[in-house]
Amino acid sequence: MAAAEKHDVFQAIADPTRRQVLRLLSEKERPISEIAAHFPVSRTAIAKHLHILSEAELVSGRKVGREKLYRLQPKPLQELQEWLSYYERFWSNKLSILKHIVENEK
Amino acid sequence: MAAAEKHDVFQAIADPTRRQVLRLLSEKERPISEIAAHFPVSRTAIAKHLHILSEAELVSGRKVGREKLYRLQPKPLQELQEWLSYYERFWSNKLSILKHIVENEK
DNA sequence: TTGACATGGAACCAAAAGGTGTTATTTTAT
DNA sequence: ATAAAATAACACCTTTTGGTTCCATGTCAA
Repeated sequence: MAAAEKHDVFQAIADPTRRQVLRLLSEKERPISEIAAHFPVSRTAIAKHLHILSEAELVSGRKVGREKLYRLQPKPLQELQEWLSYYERFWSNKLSILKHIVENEK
Repeated sequence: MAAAEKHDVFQAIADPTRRQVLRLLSEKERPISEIAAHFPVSRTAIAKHLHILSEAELVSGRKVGREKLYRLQPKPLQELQEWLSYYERFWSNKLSILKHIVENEK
């Protein structure tokens, strides 16, 4: 699995399991086993997903005793929002949609 | 390459080349060769990217003569925005951030 | 009608993704 | 001191990704 280059936010959220992991961590900090219990796959598989999320800096983990508690780190999602904001003009405002059509047809 | 299941928006935007293709198409309709000219990869590679974007319904193509013109189809990006809107509470409002911290610590 | 242009599609390839199971390592509780 | 719990770290496997090259098909223009 270990990627040559670090994963970014776009890659991190591409996988449905990882999106669900983010949801779980948005509620509260959780250890890896507790997360894995929500999925039909092995704990090892979830550990790898957490590693990818961690590379994208979407989660951080702190060790407490023998557990490692993972926590959501939402900042990188703002990058996604910025990327998306460019495209908002295509639906958020009827006038800008019309403008775009006129641009294309001329 | 043809995937077993259709690609969704999240997978479609995971690749930087595909994101750049979307940008190009956001300016105007373009034929495949014109798109490919912007990238260091082959036209065939771009054709595959367009196929994936097409599965995610982020682009549509219409044939005009011997050309096929691709156009941005922004609707699926709204699904992404909805997904993202859930996480906005983690940064958009200082009060809700504090609330979240308090929730976690109690 | 015969090239030249534009796209489509098959066959192939290396590497990455996503998964498994097994074996350490660390830490807590008895 | 030792067993159980939680996680880390391998080694391995299969499918998907992202790319290539080569060949086929359709279309326009001379």
